[in-house]
Amino acid sequence: MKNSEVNYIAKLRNSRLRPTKQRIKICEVLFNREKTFHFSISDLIKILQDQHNLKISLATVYNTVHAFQKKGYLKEIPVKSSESYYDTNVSHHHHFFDEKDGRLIDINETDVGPIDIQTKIPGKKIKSIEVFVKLEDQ
Amino acid sequence: MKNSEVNYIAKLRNSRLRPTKQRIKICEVLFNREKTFHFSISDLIKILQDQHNLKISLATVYNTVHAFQKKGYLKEIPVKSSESYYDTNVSHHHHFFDEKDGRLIDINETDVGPIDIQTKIPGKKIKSIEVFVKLEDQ
DNA sequence: TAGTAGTTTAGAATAATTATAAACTACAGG
DNA sequence: CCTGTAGTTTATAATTATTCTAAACTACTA
Repeated sequence: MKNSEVNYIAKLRNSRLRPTKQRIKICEVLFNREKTFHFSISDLIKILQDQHNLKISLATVYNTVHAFQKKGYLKEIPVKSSESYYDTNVSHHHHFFDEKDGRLIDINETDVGPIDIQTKIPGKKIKSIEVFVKLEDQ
Repeated sequence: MKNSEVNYIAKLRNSRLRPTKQRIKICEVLFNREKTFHFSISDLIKILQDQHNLKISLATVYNTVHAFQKKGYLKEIPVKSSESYYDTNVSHHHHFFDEKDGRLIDINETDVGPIDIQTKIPGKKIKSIEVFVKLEDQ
């Protein structure tokens, strides 16, 4: 068993999912990467089917991605598009969004200065701050 | 003709829409307010039907809202929910999002300090920066 | 190794949004 | 003020993302 596979099984177990063939393949596609990966469910299914020759059902992919999201192994990105986008980079970070071609680019948290919010909402505190930067051609 | 109606007709004309009965009603619901208004298409249709006794089709509401959005009289908010949310406050501003009850609250631009983004993308410049602040109970 | 609890699957159900085409209407030009 | 036409409304169908379902299958505990 490859080292990476042990890691995938750990991720699955932590997410309360049994390591099945389909789920391990999903992990390979998502987590066996140098760079972070932005994807929609349909992107993921296409890769699984075309590049990995895996016959997999919609429900399996949705269930697995949602379990990873709940556990924090994937992050949902609030872009307004017809479908949801997810990011394998779950560190606290921000996004560029190039509206022209719908491309998403991560911005490291360290590349964004401190953000000062002066408005206060009674009984509530800030859980997280996300910056969403829209780009246009120079 | 009321003063406000003249204003609505101007908005409609600017959006390349003819001022029809249905569209003027939509304007009344959206723009005759003291405070800004966050809504989904289904919120809007419900108000038109229940509070204004207007029989109106889905397509008309979608078309009109999208034309206003394109022209900048409405702003789409990138929250991840099953449906799109729009804001009648089109000034550059930010949002609190209370995940517990799905409530959106505007943050004035003046209540957010300057934001420093150090990452550069070749050939692109920043079009806008939106800050999205998630809230939790204190 | 067998039982069971969790999983996969195809397909159906749901829900938001977009497309369609026929009936209707605002309005420019006479 | 008419009238023709280009734009609009409408009900309905189509599309698309997502969730649900229930039967067949499988990982894993004991």
